[in-house]
Amino acid sequence: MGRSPCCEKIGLKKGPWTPEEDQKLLAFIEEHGHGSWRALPAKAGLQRCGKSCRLRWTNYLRPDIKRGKFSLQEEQTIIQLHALLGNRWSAIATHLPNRTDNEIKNYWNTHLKKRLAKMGIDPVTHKSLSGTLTGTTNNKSAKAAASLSHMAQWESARLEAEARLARESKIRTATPTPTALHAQPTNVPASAASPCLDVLHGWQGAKIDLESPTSTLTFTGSNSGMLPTPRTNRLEVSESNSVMWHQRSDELEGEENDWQIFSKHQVLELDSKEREDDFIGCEEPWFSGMAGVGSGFTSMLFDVSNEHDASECWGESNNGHTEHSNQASDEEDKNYWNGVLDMVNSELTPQSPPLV
DNA sequence: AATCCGGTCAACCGCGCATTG
DNA sequence: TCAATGCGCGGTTGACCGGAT
Repeated sequence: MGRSPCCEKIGLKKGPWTPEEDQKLLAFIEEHGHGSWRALPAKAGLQRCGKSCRLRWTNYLRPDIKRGKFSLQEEQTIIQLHALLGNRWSAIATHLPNRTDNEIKNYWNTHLKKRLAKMGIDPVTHKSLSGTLTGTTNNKSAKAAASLSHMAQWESARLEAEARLARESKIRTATPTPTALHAQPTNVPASAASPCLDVLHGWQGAKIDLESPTSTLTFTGSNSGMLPTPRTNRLEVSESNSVMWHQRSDELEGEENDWQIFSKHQVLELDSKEREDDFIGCEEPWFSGMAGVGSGFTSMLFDVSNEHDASECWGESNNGHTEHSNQASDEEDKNYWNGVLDMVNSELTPQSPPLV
């Protein structure tokens, strides 16, 4: 089936937007909302296709867009989330408030990717090209990697839930209900709010049965009906405000098949103050910038995967890649993430401005 | 001063998914 | 059930800019 063009291309303008066009688009959306993108250009008096209008709005004109240099914590978040999610820029963007997926993608391709490659880290796999950081011969590190893999699956499932909630919110927007208090209208970018918080609030009131092939989300609440039988891994949000990650024992060799129970506060990064305290004590400028680092899943990542204080790990001397690689292989409880961050840190000197 | 070259980023393109009729 | 439609995502392009030669 041939795909019909998104709009009649003949006579439509392409290329850079003029200030006049921007003004027209901005004025129209402010007054009417975007509604149907396809119909918008005609209504707004623009000789553009709807797709072009949508892109211009979401990537440039949207009032909540944060422009300018990426902060250190934003960079860290991008690196970590990219390692988990790959090139899922929109998913990554939900963890970086007011940044667009396009901006993040560009920044990754022009800055971070090259920087990681320069440091000897494969920007695709996020593993050291020499393999020393991955600790593949290190059982504990392998377990950490396995945990991360499962958490990535969880994140994928969560993103599916976000998408579903966003769709549901379209319906609920007309008749808001208490359980949809945090559902975002579709014309509000997901990045405009705290995504994890909103999503989990939404989850509390809605039974969501995700059909992820590897992970499922279930909700034990008054609204939950038939719960699916867990096939592999499972995340459960209970009425007692606990989030339980159920990991299959056969996928994590040697681990007990038990529930890892995180308080909802952990998951919702409401414990960020504690992390800030961890970093505030560090005098290294780079680390002080890490106060409050991470967002949403990234935050949980640190809480769960780090077996000791992250600042202790990151605050160690940085004398180059080799030493860090050796450290990573020598210390059993240093996981891959600390290794990556360590190496990033080693690229920085107190004299040089942090990154870029 | 002119040209070259690499970096940056806004914008486009094509595809996939969800929805609709 | 299936084709048509709309939207969003990720990859890519190309214009622009600043520094180097």
